[in-house]
Amino acid sequence: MGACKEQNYCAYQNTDVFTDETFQLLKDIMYSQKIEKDQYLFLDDDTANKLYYVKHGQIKITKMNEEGKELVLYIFQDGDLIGELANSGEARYSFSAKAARDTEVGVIQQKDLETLIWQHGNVAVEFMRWMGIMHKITRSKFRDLMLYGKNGALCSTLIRLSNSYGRMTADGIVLSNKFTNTELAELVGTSRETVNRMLSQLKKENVIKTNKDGTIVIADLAFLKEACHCEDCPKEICRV
Amino acid sequence: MGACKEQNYCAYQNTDVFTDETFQLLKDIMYSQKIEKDQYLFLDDDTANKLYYVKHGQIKITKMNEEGKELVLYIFQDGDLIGELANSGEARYSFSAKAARDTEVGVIQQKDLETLIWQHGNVAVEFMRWMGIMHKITRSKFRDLMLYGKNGALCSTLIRLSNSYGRMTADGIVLSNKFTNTELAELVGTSRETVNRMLSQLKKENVIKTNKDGTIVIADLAFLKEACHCEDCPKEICRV
DNA sequence: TTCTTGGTGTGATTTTTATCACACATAATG
DNA sequence: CATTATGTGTGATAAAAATCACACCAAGAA
Repeated sequence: MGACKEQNYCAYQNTDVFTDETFQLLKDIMYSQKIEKDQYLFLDDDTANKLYYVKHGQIKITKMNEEGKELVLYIFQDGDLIGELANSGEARYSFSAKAARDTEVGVIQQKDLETLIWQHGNVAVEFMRWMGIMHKITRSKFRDLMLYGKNGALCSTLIRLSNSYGRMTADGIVLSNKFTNTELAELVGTSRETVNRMLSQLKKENVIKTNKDGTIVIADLAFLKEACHCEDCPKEICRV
Repeated sequence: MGACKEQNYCAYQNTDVFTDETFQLLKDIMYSQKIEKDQYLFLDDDTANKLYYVKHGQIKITKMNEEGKELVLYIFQDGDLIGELANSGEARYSFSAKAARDTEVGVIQQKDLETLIWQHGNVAVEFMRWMGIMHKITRSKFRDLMLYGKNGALCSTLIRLSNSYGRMTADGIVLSNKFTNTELAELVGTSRETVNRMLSQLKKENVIKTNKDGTIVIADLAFLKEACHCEDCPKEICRV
């Protein structure tokens, strides 16, 4: 796993923790499922007895509040594994998973995985690593979104996006994916207008710019890091 | 483990996921360490190669921001296990752990635990359960602190405190522990004054009251649940 | 082409939250 | 006892963020 570990700005897959052997075992027990853009892979409160491996596409893990606002907790993409090792037979998802574009996933039954874990000690250990990383991602976002206001939250989100979608160019780091202000707002936990105003300000200060096609270019990463008091977490943690 | 699972308002210990056999194995590899109130068990950025079992006392996991404000992520107490299964040899803590009162912990060396995990398949599985629960706690707090403003954040924190410290009485749920407004503010991610004003309001609406000794009594749990759109998570998750 | 849709950019206003300032408790200490 | 701490309660004000309103733009559909 991990074809491009040495390269700058190459998105980490959270399955990079698995050895090729383990990953092959996982592949053997997964079956394929296609899911169209804007469809839900699972819903908040559904029975949680599967894990999903994203073959290609994009899945957003979201929490809807009562007023209809969405908070996007993670964006998973090619090579990522989604789900939890449920603590008992009757676990439920506490979030929803929505395809942000046409996606193909490999479905892994909880039970099949459990068998694998019992049979292969190293699979268990690798899964513990994976779980540890996923938890670190959550905690680091928690910190970023709570500690330095909405501006710090936006700046940290831009840094995370640069790790997940960035490509180094002469201009700076180009985010290969387009994000609307609304989408950014859902990642940051703020309103569309606030994101727009903060982005305008960042443009004015030459921290970022936008290409004609609407993609964002980060010209001054250091400024963003300063704004959220970045702790330079490894890229497997600092992601959306 | 889990002497009082059926009882109302009896704090869950996060080690309740372990079987007695596993727990005995853990006890066999831990050694004791005493730590005085206000001392740190570990600091942000220290090498993370140990886990800690709280024998008795109280440990707060905190994140300090640059302006000196503290965010309290968890409060661990008797029977709780603290730490992470590090993903490699060179992990570091991303938070600090401070004794909120005189505390005795059992120290578990990462390496000893790893040996245990390799030798006993069920230890691995139980640790995965434990990790899963810890992650769920983090995610549910994330939701609570982000989604319904500072008032929702305070109300959810009061509910969590009721699960961790509550005792049922005729008056309502008494929190057996005293918390200053500042301590609550650190749990909620707001200022001392804002907590004070929100608590005053809740008192006026007869949702809570305070005893002479300063402890809080929750008279109207339903009101608090409404304020944060509580999803009635199990008590092992809904804790501070 | 025109119309619709989804997105951007920005003023004006309101609401929420933080900050400052200080009076007043109460407990701990010499 | 007086004297420090530490904590509470609240007004006044400032700052941050959300909300409302609307002009404008670009892409795609009719």
